[in-house]
Amino acid sequence: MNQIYLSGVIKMHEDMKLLQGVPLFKYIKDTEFGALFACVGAKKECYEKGDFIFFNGNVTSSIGIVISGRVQVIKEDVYGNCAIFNDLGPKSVFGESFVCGGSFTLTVSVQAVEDSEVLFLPFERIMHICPSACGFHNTLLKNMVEMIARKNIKLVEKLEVTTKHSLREKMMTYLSQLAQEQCSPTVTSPLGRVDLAAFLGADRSALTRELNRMREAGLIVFDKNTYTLMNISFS
Amino acid sequence: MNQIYLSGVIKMHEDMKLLQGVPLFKYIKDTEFGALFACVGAKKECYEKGDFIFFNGNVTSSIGIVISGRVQVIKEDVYGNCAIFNDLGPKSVFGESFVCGGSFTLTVSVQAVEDSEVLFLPFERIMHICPSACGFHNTLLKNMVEMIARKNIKLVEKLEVTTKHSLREKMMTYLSQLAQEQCSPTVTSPLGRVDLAAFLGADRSALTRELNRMREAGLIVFDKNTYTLMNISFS
DNA sequence: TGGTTCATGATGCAAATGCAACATGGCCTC
DNA sequence: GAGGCCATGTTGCATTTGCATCATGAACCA
Repeated sequence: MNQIYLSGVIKMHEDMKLLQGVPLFKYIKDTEFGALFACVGAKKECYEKGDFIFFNGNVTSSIGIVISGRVQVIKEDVYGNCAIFNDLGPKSVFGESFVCGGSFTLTVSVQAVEDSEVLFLPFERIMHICPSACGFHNTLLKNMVEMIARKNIKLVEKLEVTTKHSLREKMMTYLSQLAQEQCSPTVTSPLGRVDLAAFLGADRSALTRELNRMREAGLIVFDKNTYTLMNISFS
Repeated sequence: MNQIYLSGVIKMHEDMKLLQGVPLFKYIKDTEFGALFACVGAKKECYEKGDFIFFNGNVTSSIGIVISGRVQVIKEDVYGNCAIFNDLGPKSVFGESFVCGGSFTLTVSVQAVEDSEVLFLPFERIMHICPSACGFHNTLLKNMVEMIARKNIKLVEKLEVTTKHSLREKMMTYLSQLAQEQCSPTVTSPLGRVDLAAFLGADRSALTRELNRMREAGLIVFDKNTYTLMNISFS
């Protein structure tokens, strides 16, 4: 079931509050939201768990904003192996690299891993058409720069994990990053074993095995998806 | 030896033509360059092969632009293993993710792999201080969005390589990407064996061994850093 | 010319890892 | 409650890979 935000007659209701928390809309005033959506238009769509929101090879000129649920940016290769590049919850934005980079053909897929609602914003119009006259135009651009830049740093962090030579190092690097983010040696990963393996670029059973070895070696303790690093201190 | 571009008295000489070819300065008119540099200031520095331009943990509010030479974005871990995240030639920009993302502390290092000249631009002033009044301000922002977005796509491409489960798949994915870029099944990598291994996140000797196996298997032929994919056709 | 440094290639070996197959247990539906 | 689906854990095995080591050859410098 789709819900169209008609130009000029924006119905955002409960979504409004959530959108205000999206970094992309920082400093955009309530009153400007109306003009914004009138300017570019927006469309909300619902997806069921497992649905593909974007598919590798698709063309898009809209960015997606997760309203509720959870989506993953993935890529399947010819052998059916699936790599997870990103795992996104509410208020996250996806697809912006392709729209803003001017290459509208997606090289990845985006899949709902829970029932999800997604708001689509034809951002191409902001990047390439909309006259700078709109008051919020410049603010949006600035926010977009900051957002993509942060995502960039995240991608480099992930690269740091996947370029490690051993599964143990990958896991330790991943956990260290989580520990820094969560400011605690005990961290909870949003990913289960299957997804974690796909995220690290490793075999699931090999991962389980290595986790046990790391526990035996006294490096970590863990239960389900909660891990505690034993070798670092937070003073 | 450093050369300062004094505000209002910009001496760009031969560098001017090169800067015009930098995507970040697309649509910036010759006449605006003067105002641009007066507005933010700029500094050129020279580095010798092996010098560190940025070091992991440094703080910077300037982006770097490679004028000549070649630099690499790397990260060394506690064991001395070095991962190469990016390999940049003239007209490339680096450090922009940290400056634009608002987290000025670098989590990577940047090293000159050849004698190099780098122009530093205090981009923070453009992002966070400079009033939008400057005519080129908005253009710069737009260009920056596009540039970071493209870099983002590149990073995801690299992730696609490093998340593969086997060295053979990594190499095939890497070569396929080069083939697409260069529109030819025969490609030349800018990286030698040592750097290629660091880029793929693998052991150098293991890489050489696997390359030989791939040749024996008829997947590729290669000589030095030029490789030909045997299984794809360009119609 | 001789010596040094460095990238590259080769190889033995132990350890890590992918892969396949099977068991278990939770959760959901009918 | 029965059955099915799916995430997770376990294990054996063959392969891959990292790592250490040595040899070779090119580039560079004294």
